[in-house]
Amino acid sequence: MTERLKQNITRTIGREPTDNECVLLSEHMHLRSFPRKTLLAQPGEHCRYVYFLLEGAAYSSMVDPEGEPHVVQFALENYWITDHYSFFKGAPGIYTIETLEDAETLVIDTEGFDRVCRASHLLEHFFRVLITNAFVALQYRLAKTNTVEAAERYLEFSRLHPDFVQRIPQYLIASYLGIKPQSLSRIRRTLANDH
Amino acid sequence: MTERLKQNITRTIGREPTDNECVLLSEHMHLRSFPRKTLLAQPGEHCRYVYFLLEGAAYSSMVDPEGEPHVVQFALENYWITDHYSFFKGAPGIYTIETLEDAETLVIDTEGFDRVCRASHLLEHFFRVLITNAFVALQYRLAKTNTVEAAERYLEFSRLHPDFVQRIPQYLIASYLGIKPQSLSRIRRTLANDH
DNA sequence: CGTCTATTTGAATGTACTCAAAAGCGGTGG
DNA sequence: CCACCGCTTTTGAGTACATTCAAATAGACG
Repeated sequence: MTERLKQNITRTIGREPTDNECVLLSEHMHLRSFPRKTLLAQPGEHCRYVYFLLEGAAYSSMVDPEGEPHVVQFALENYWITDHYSFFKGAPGIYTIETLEDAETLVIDTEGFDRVCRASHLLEHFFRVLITNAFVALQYRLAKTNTVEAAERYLEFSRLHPDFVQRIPQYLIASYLGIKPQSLSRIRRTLANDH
Repeated sequence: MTERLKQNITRTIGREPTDNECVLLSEHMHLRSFPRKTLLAQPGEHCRYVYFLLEGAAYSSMVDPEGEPHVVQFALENYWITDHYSFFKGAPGIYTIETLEDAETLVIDTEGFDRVCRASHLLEHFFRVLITNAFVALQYRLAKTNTVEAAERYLEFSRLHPDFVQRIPQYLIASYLGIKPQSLSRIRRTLANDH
């Protein structure tokens, strides 16, 4: 198993996986590389995979009735990404996932995921903590969306995720923040003017 | 253990807990009743409990810098509610949780929760699925917040949660939808006029 | 170097907000 | 049983932030 993944587990649950668990995971996770701009999931299609990013960048988005995409999540190295709705409900996908850079990933499919969780209490625990952390962060993000203005949301975002700001195009960050690229451009201008 | 909770588990993971697991849970969950308008959690105070509602209603909210509360979650019968941030990170709370009606709950504290999860793989699985479902729903809600207008969000909300509309005051529903009570009132008026 | 995409800028518009106040509703006590 | 009080909902008028539409500029890629 890749060192990156092992570290991800250790950091998340504060405990190292045993050799047995590492073997179990490696048996169900497969190394896959994708070039830039590859679609990893599409609305309407059942998303059978969860991706762990070893290298590169990707994002998931939802397309609104007017055809406008809205960013749900960004993923860089050490991030997990999937269409959670489709993957966990077994329903047709509702999100698009696309690589932003050439990406190297570890992939696990539904069956593998279920088997791993059933076979290892520790790994099920890991995934519980992982999704709990994601839930907490998402709840916070939603609260902020409703509470503070776009300018402040952008400031907090760039404080929290300077790496995202470096590597992700502005119009996707705007979408993530729930505003239009024009608005983000204006916000950045006024922020720059005020130093 | 209460039948309600057992059913909640069975429905969530599609499998009945064994008698052992029921005993384990009952040993760590305690029946507690609260009158209407009781605070179950407060910002700044470590939230040590997760509440499972047997009867009654409650909601969690975040207070913004201007002192305005913003609803994070509603809970009726069979719902779980806590300050996830405080409970899982062990940090001071960021949300307020308040009962809206006299409530009967099953309560579990951090230590109990950790013990139950460590002792029973099935129950850890249950809580993983539970939080995963919550995550999926929250992601969907956030996507909608950024995609569709308030009127449509309200329509979808009342379609999805007619029971909420019945039992929860309008100004809290407005807050949940990310708008002001005045705005929701106007939205309802125009919706009523257009039948 | 040319094309395609992303970002910036301007002007007009709209959705939801603020401020303000009236009306409605529910509970309590005289 | 009614009057009063507090809280919720409704309504009105003016405002603000972000949007839309439109176009120019800048940047990236082949």
